Amino acid sequence: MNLIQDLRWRGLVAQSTDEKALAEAVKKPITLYIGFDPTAPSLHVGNLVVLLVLRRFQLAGHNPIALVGGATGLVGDPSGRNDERTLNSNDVIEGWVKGIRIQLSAFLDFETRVNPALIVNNLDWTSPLSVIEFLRDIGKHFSVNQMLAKDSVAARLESGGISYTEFSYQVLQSYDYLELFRRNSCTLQIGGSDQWGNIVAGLDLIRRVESGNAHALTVPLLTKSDGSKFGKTAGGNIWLDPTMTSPYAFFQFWLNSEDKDVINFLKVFSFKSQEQISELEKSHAQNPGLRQAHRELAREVTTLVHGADAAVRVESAAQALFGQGDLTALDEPTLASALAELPRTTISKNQEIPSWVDLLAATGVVESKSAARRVVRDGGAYLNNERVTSPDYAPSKSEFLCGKYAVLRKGKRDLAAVEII
RNA sequence: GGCGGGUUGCCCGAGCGGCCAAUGGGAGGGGACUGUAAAUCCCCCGGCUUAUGCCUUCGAAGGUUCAAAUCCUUCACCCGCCA
Repeated sequence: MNLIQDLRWRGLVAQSTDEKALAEAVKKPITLYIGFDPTAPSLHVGNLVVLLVLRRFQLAGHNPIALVGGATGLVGDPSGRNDERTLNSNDVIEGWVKGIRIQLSAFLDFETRVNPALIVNNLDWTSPLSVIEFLRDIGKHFSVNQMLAKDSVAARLESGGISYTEFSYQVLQSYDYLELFRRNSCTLQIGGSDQWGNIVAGLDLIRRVESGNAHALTVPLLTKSDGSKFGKTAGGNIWLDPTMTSPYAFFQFWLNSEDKDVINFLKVFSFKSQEQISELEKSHAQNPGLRQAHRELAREVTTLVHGADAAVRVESAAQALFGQGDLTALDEPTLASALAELPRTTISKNQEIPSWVDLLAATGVVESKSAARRVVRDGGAYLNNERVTSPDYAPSKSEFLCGKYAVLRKGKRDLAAVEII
């Protein structure tokens, strides 16, 4: 089975230019790229879909380039949005570029002799360009008629309108592709399916300027079985940055996948073989309650993103704290290391112990004390797995495990820790 | 530049002087049932030292009024048509 077939099996192919030609081309090592615009301080699980495709290509012997959009991020991609982006300052974008660069590098191999990965920033070739050069050398090859016809632009003309800035985005992205075609003989660009228009515009440019032939491949927008957006939860996005989404929360995110999604997620996010995945599918069908597939998924993705140590830590933390009615049975080291993974708050030894409501609010698990009170009133409040019923309830010192820890729980699975120091 | 329409809570969207912290839907939270799943049903959903209490919200700033999301003025932004 070749790479393209495997991608297809994993549901990772939305559109491509001439698939036969592409399948033929990837028989030999090619150079390909994917762009990531800095739209936030960190990448999120949505970006992971495409990023892992890049990794799959590298594992198959191809030369991957990850492009950070230091330039395009300043302009803003209209694709998939129905309103204009607010521009961020150069400093902010620059900071994001740095962070994202580091994140990207964790998924690629730079050491290998044969096909080392490359990270580039499109600001490097865009910023030296003068306006006149841009308009004459690049702009001349674009027809406004065609630009207007792109989905991303057409949709915006329908809804909120579009600025000249964002309208120009496709030209910049096309130029990136041309530049990488020239510099690195890059002949394949991959992106999310909303990137099709931008990528194809690049192919046109390459054909016009260099009479070159290159390929495009897009990956479907990942949705959950109910059609809702993947990767969004109550707390917002699931980020790869451990300070923005803790490894514990990250692991839980995958573990809590819906049954209907889990096999699909394994195909998209894991590097397990088809045989391994169909084994898991079988075991899941036999005993869904065991959630074998969920566990494997959570383990693998957490390991990939946060490392093996973190993955083991957060899984055993969950094991120690979950379900087990009796937390007092845990020994101190186990308890301490499990709690270390949770959102937490500390109180001082001499201080009077605040109420459950105040403690929970202090951990940041709820947005306000009112919200915490509501949880108590609705019966979703727990201290060390015992339900808290009074809104004014304040734990006593004797209730602290090992004399210093308390586990707060909101609802079924939202845990937080309190430590006396 | 002219004329017209718009800006409401996380999102969509009602309200058009008092009964408005503001209808409804979605998202979200809690409970029951379960498997840290889904579906279903019930409850909640601005904040505060929980209060027939106070505070802050309906683009921004002023004004009219006993009383304004609702009326007036100015400003900002968005949309449409015309130039």
